[in-house]
Amino acid sequence: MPKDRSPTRIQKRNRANILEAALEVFSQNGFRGATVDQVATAAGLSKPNLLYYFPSKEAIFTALLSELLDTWLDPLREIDPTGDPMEEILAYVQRKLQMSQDMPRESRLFANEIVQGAPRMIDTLSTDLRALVDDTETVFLGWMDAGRIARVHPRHLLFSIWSLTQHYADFEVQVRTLMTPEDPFDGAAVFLETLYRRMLAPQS
Amino acid sequence: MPKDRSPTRIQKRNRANILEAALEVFSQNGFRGATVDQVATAAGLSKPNLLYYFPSKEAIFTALLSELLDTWLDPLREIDPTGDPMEEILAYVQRKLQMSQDMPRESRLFANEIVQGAPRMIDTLSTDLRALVDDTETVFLGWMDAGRIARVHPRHLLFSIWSLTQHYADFEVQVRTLMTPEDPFDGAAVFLETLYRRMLAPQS
DNA sequence: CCGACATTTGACCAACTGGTCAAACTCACG
DNA sequence: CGTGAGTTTGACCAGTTGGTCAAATGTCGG
Repeated sequence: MPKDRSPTRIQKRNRANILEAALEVFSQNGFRGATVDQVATAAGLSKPNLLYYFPSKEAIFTALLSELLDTWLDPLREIDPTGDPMEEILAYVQRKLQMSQDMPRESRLFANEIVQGAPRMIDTLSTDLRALVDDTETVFLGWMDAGRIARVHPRHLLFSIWSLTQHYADFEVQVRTLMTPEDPFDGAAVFLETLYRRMLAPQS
Repeated sequence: MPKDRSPTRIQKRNRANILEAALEVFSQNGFRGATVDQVATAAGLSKPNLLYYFPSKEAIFTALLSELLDTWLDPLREIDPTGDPMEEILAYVQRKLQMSQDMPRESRLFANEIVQGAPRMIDTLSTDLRALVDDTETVFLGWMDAGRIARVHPRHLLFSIWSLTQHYADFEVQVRTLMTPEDPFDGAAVFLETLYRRMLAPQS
């Protein structure tokens, strides 16, 4: 394992290559389904060489998870409590959908982990994510109290956005199989905008 | 492997035990994450004994998948094209939600498989499921043409139902972590009814 | 209670996998 | 250049895993 001085040129390059390779391999096969050798090969390294940079398979995986989680939650943090409620939510939906399209591997990595009980994420979920969700709930409730969007259960609203947008990445094989030759993402953008406009339109 | 005469009492019992055990184990750990020994133990058998009933791990898994797929798609087949459109769709949503609550292992089994590219289901998806989805699309389009529900993309409508309902099973850990002490399924039933009522209400 | 067939098991194997280690090699820098 | 730290590798190991097999045991109709 490299000393923890300032990383050399080679260290930076290899660490980046490894994490990119790990994303590719882990998102396709899950943690147990992937082998260290696969990651090493995908990163252009030998197995012992890979293990010179990370002490274990587990370490690669957790490093990957924690590096990606921030990026993954960015769209949520971008919601502006002072903006127009409907437009803020619609914009959030589109950002999430765009992420599913551009970063399907990241989406599947998390999906894989959570479906299997999120053994390595449960702590983060119940602290950091929980706090972020609490904040968002407050914002949503404020908007509903002001009558600017319809009153629905704020957490289920948030879950519905995650569910609907990530579905197009996580279940891409199924979606594509059942939609060919049409492109799923084009229709999804329109569909989701309609859905949330109608559900959240202030009730007269 | 037992001869393919009519199965004996013991064969029936053991096959059933094995498939139940396989559902438990595979849905928790995925195909590669599960071991034959785990399945055998969960079924109350020794490993060689298990392999007397199924020729391989792969065979157990595919047997399980094909046995469950029918059950899994039953709620879709129950949609009555001659019924009231809004009520039919709402009832379908509630059936699917109920299945997520009662059969989360089945949901996760499929989720696991599809997230990883559905290598063992792609054929079924592109033939049987495709046909069923085509039929459903026709029914939805008929209802929309008659002006009885709002016009939206019928396939995305179907995907949205799958996505929203199965989310509560597949991502249960996350949902529960972020909702405790509230029970997710109670709120979900209300939320989803509201959502689809508003989205599908005929536009004046 | 016998014989044939069904079921179960312990011992075993080969392939795979995560990880180690000492030796070899490469690179930056004086 | 040369030297010491950083990097890479081949050989190796122990544990796990899917699967086999012959022998032992159980079951059931006659």
